[in-house]
Amino acid sequence: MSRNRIADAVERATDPAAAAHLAAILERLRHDGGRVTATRRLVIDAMLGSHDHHLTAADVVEAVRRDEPDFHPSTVYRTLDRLTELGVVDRIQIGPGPAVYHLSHRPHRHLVCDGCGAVREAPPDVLDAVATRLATETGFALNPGATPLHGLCEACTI
Amino acid sequence: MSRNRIADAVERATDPAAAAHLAAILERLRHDGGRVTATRRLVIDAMLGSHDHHLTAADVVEAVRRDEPDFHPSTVYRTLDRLTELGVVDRIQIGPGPAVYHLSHRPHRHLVCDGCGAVREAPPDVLDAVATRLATETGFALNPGATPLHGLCEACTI
DNA sequence: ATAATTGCAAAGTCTTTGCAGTTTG
DNA sequence: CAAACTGCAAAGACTTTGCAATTAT
Repeated sequence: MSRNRIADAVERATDPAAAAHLAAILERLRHDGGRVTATRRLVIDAMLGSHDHHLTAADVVEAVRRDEPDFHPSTVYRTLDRLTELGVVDRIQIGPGPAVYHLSHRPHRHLVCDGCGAVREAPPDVLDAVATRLATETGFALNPGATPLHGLCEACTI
Repeated sequence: MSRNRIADAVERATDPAAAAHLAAILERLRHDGGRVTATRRLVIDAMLGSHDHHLTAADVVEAVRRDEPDFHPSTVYRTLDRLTELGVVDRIQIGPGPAVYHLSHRPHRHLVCDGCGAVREAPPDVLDAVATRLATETGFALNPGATPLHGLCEACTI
């Protein structure tokens, strides 16, 4: 894998804020004994640069392959697992079919349209009252970030 | 498939309330142009009789095979799809791994423990306020029944 | 009779795993 | 250098599909 091509790719696709974020994630990874490889930079970069930040493993593979044609699905799963363990990526299962991954830096909830499959974001506090009620009434500790909200988006309701 | 053995099995496993419920489901199925087969009775009966009413397809296969050893996984998927279309069964994806199915007669919400995998029931109204807020603020029509709530049960929080 | 359902086998989708070679710290 | 990571191939888990034989209405 050519170093220059990777470096170029990361340069090209990364705006300043995202670059700072990428640096923070890599630091966390290194601190945990992980290695910072060109491939991992590309994976994180794909997630930082994606339009909606909610990508399937296949989406990531496709994005990374634009720069690194030999990039393999098994690597994406291993990398995303690692990043999920570190807490910098969240994995959610929005239904049958592939899981979606997103960076966890900006807290938000997920609205999943079961009509068209779209995933939108909701304010981070929508489930706060529910969490409180469940905790007191049933002892269940709700994890709002792991709870995608299912329903129909405005377009699919009509 | 022996008629007598099936009839016996249904008799044996079905209490009066469940029997009434089974009858209602079968009537709905017939009304929709479906056929009432011994196999389908056993599938519904397995769901009526299960301890927590939250079964994976494999659970149903296992239960039905006690009475009908030739029962096939493909049949369970086709049957559960049909019943889900009819609205008498709900399918929820609680994470990676198999979907769980349950009869939809008694409305309730699901608490999924991401620690031990247990699925508990919650009061049907826990998400009502969230639904109202999302509808007015974002136009998103929440479907509470399709929204399993993730977190940790009391035992796994300790 | 005829349309629906079933068993079976095969394939499809998504994900994980084992291993040998390569790269990072 | 040692430990971590990668590509690759193979397998694993869950679900769907095509088809000929059977069954319900």
